[in-house]
This record gives sequence, structure tokens and C-alpha cells, in this order.
Amino acid sequence: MAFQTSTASTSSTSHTSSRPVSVQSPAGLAPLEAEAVELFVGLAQVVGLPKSVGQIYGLLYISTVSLSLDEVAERLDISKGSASQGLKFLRQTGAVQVCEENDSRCDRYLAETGLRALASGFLKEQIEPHLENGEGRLDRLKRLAATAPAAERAHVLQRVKQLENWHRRASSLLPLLIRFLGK
Amino acid sequence: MAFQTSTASTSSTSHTSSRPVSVQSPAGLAPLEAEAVELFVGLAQVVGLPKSVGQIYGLLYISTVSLSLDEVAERLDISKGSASQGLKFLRQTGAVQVCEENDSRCDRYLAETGLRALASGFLKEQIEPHLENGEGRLDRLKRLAATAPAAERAHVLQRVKQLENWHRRASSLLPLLIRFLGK
DNA sequence: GGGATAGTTCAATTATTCTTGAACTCTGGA
DNA sequence: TCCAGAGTTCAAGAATAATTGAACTATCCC
Repeated sequence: MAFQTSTASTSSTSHTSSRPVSVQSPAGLAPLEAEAVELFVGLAQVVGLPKSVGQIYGLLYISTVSLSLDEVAERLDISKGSASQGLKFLRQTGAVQVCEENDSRCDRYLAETGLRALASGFLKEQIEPHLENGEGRLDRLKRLAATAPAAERAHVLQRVKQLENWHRRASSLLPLLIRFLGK
Repeated sequence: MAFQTSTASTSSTSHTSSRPVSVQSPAGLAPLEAEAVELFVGLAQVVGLPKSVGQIYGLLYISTVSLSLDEVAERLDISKGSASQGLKFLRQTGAVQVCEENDSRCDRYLAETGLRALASGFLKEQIEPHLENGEGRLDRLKRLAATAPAAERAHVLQRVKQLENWHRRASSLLPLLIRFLGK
């Protein structure tokens, strides 16, 4: 639950040297950024996502400007590998976007901040697949239930029916949820 | 994602010997039970609960009769420790109940099968705490945002306001969800 | 009390998941 | 063509979480 202890970065070109606390660009997070990152790390854990994903999204969420992969990795003090994977995931779920109007050669990222987009991306990627494969499971269960010893059959079939009911409700809940969160 | 590979139990008193496949009482799961257990193991993973919790609930869910801690542990081939912890959790969230009308000395368990009870127990235990401590986080963030460099202040305050909005919505969603799933 | 059964706890082990970093691909100059 | 920067991949290592099993407490019955 802690959050990465901030061992300050190693190599930083030291011109002008004096930097009070709240920096605006290079490696190391300003307190505000650190707090935002921490908040999203917590959120990530709740929904079962790796910490690095929460860190990355948190940083982009609070950032005033778009950031490149390298900047993200450096500021959060995580490897390029993690940053790459995290950003890939966030792109896939629609939680970040590659910034258009780009001067530099590399991609720059911006957080998508619409709750609807975030939630629906997450639900589609993380929940829907499970609901779908649940269907197969239920079918198998139903078939097995039909062959159960007579004494138990009624009970067991009732349970399977209840599961199917749950499944139906969960399926219908998804779009409702998205609507509730939408705009 | 697999589910415990079923290494059949070691010591079983072998009278009458011939047992085709679908047994009705002692250690080892009947195919129907195994399928139910597997289904709930999957569900457990989705919501971030340990596999053993899914196994235990799955077994109790499909079971026609109440089961004791020892029976649960033996049939699932898990340790008493796991069974104890898993059952404790399930009791706390209201997903299983200690069976009244009890002949034997030990406690016997029955699955609670009302979707509303299950969902609200889960949400209360697993989600609500995070929402509450989120409040503290938001406050801290707000305070930091107020001290941000002027150039960023407006942007940052806007983001914080958005987060507060999300938080409000999530809070109001919880009771709605429970209502939707209820009865 | 003494012995047996039921259940809990928790340190050590085991399993799972995340992160790293080096090797790799791709692309755009020079 | 060759180089340099941007980004990806994935095996190995580190970090986390779950499970075991043995020691313990509590209770019931003789």
C-alpha cells in the first residue's frame, strides 16, 4: 500500500542548482504530482491493475502538458519497459491518447479524462470477456446438472437457473453502468 | 487461471472399492461440483479474491447439504488454515452462514445465495473503505493544488474538481447498484 | 482433570504477478 | 549505408500475495 519511496534520481545536469521543492519539469515529482500519482495507484489496486499503470495515469492526469514515454519513465523512476507496457494498456483501454499536433519525433501522451470513456474502456476490456466466457461455463454446468443423481437434481437445477439469472443481470448492468457514468 | 489439478486424496478407507465417477460424499469432487467450484474461482479472480475463497463458496453454493470446515478442507484438498480463513471472510461479508438446527458439535456452513446480500456484503467490505479514505486523499490534493504555481493552478484545480465529482458519483452509485441487484 | 474434537493464528514456504534491463525492431535523417 | 533515437519484447529477478502446517486456544464429554 505504500507507494514507491522517492530515491531521487542519479544523473541530473546541475545548472542553476537551487531548486526549492516544487519543480516544473525534470525528474522527480512535485508534491502535488506525487499526491495525484498516489491517489491513482490506490485506485489501480482497487480495480486490480498494476501499480505502474496507476502511476502513469496519475501523472498524465495531473500534468498540464503532454509527456513522452521517456519523460514518464524518468519522472516516475520506472523502467522504459514498464512505461511502455503501461502506456500500451492505457492506450488500449482508451485512458490515454497520443497527442496530435506534435513537434518532436516521439509520441506524446495525454490523459483521457472523461469518466464515461474511462469506465467503458475498463469494463469492455476487463469485465466483458469474463461475462462471455461465463456463458460457456454455465452451459457446461447445466449439462452436468441434468445428469446429477435424482435426489439432488432439483436443487442443483435451481442453482444453475439462479446463476443464469445472475449472469443475465450482470450483462444488463454493464450498459446501465456506462450510461450512469456517462457525461 | 487453471484451478487446482486434482491429485486424488491419499488415505481413503476402501470398502466396497468400485466407485464409477460421480461420488456423493467423501473427499474428491464430483464433476458437477468441480465445475461449480471452477466457475466461482473464476469469479473470485475477477473481483480480486483469493482462489480458495472462490473454491469454498462454489462448493457450498452447489452443495445440497451444509458442510463443516473439515469437510470443506478435505473435499477441496486445501489446508484447514485456508478453509478457516476463507470461511471467516465469507462469514464477514455475509456470503455464507452458520447453519442453525445443528446436530453435530461443529459448525456447519450454508451458502447465502441472495445476489443482493452477496453484492452488498462485498461492496461494503471491499469498496466502501476505499471510497472513504479517498476523501482524505482528495482533501490533501486540494490543499496542494491551491499552492501550485500560478501558470498551472487553474488547470490543476479543474482536475481536482473533476475528481471530487467522480467521487461523488461513485458514492451515489453504490446504493443504486445494491438496489439494482436486490431481490 | 484428561483426552478428544473444533477452530484459529501466524511464521515459513510456495505461487503468482510485476518490474527490470538488455536485446531487438523500426524509422528518419545525414 | 550507417547511426541515433523511440519504442517493444521477454526472460530473469524482485516484490506481493496466498497457502500450508504446526502450535495454540477453547470447549465438550467422560
